[in-house]
Amino acid sequence: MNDNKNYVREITNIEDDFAKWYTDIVIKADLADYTDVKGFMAIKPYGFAIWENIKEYADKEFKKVGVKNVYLPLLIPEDLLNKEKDHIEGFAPEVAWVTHGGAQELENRFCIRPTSETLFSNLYGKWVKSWRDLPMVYNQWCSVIRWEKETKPFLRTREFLWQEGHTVHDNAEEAKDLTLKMLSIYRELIEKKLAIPVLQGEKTETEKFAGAENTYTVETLMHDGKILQAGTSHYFGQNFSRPFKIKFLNKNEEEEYVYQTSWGISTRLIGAIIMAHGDNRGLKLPPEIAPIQVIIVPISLSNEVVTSKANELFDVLNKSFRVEIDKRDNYSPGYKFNDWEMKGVPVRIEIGPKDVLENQCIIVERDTGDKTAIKLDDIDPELRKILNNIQKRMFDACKNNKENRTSSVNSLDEFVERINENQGYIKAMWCGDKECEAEIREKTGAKSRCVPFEQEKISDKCVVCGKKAKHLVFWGRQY
RNA sequence: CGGGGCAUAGUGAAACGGCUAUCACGAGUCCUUUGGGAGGAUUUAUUCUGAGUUCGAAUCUCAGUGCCCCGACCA
Repeated sequence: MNDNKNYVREITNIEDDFAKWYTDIVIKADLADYTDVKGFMAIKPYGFAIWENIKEYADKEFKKVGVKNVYLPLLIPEDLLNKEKDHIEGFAPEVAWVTHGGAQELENRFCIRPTSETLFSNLYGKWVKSWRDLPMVYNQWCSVIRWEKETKPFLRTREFLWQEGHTVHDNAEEAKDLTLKMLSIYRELIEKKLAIPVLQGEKTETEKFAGAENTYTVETLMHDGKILQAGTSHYFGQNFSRPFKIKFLNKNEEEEYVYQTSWGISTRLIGAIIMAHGDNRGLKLPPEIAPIQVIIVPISLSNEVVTSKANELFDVLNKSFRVEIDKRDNYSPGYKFNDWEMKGVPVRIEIGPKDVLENQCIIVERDTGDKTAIKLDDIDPELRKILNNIQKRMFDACKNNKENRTSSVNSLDEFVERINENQGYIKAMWCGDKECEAEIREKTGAKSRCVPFEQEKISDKCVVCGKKAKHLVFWGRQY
């Protein structure tokens, strides 16, 4: 698509300053706004509708595998938070505290949940008695607070919306299976709905969640070559059930500690959509998740034949698509075209006096800019086809980007060279040693993203120390 | 948490210690328009907060607060 460089741009050029481009999109596409409190953003209707679509899909998938929704309190007593040592060490620096009730200072302060492992564990300790009670597969949709220093809308805010699933099981096998099952639901959501290919694998010891036995992750590549963790799923073993004394009587009437998992996705996914798909025209939303899939722009609003035809078209499409009609009379069509492109609406339908005579409308696709005249009688099936194609093309474009920005290296020098070219994923062999991992981080600025499920052997030796390599690891600079 | 920078309308800027704080864009209202960013009329500010210096402060001083960039930490 042409860049139309002559127009006065309202958004920063994506190649000039990606960070600025990103915040421009958030504001100009009307997704969210800043508030008076640093790190706390107001999510506006258009942005929230994206979250609602994600939530609706995920919630349905969760329920298919037996997840039940609950709601737990916002506040966690300090002693509860302190029960699991690794966990508190991981979260302590970014916990917000409630210290007063009205004017009175509280004897025991409360933390505002940064995540609810401890609360769930405490309650599971009460609720679980026998093997007959298990498993308990609970989830809550809520917000959490982490007192971050650097913040950026959707990507890192001090309060964010998410879902956190917490489960208890009577055997390790079942818990491990569920951990991976949830990860695969995340993968399907991100690939099929958000149209972003993922890299899935296991986090290294250094990168795993505070208190977890295993942390699994789905990683996504952004337009600028940086990597964003899009979802995680943890297997806890008995790390929480021991300190929290979550015991049950098994079939042999012996006391046993439960096996636990937790897993989550957040409004960060909206940031992923923006940064994976967006371009110089603005946001680009995959049809499956777009709050508005089709925008109808009638040309010449004073023409009654046109407006009544446009209304008719709206009524037809409204039965099977998320569609809106732009009747603003204080903007020219050209302005509206740019406006809806910036908001990432996948398909625009133009209908004007000429089209009415031909019994047709013009369909414009956001990702390619292609314009096609479609007869009004064929509109429903044609539109369905076009939206499916856009969804597929957007996924393929990201997949190509991922493949082009993944490279294998056999030495640290090569690693540094590649990462400085703004490469996305770097594949390199690793011996499993923490020191080697730390050295890569220090020398390249890249962290291990994960040990991918699909292993391949590009060499026998660790890229740092040259000793026998244990795994192929994907590395990259992260958000 | 270290190092640096900035604070004037919704946004971006201008204004020597001195006249009614100026301009562009945006937004609101009204009229005329509408096939790739329309035109006219009109409206739109406790110059971040508090104190000080001065006949007089957006401008100088001090303190506070907020924001941005660079490192360390992080979903």
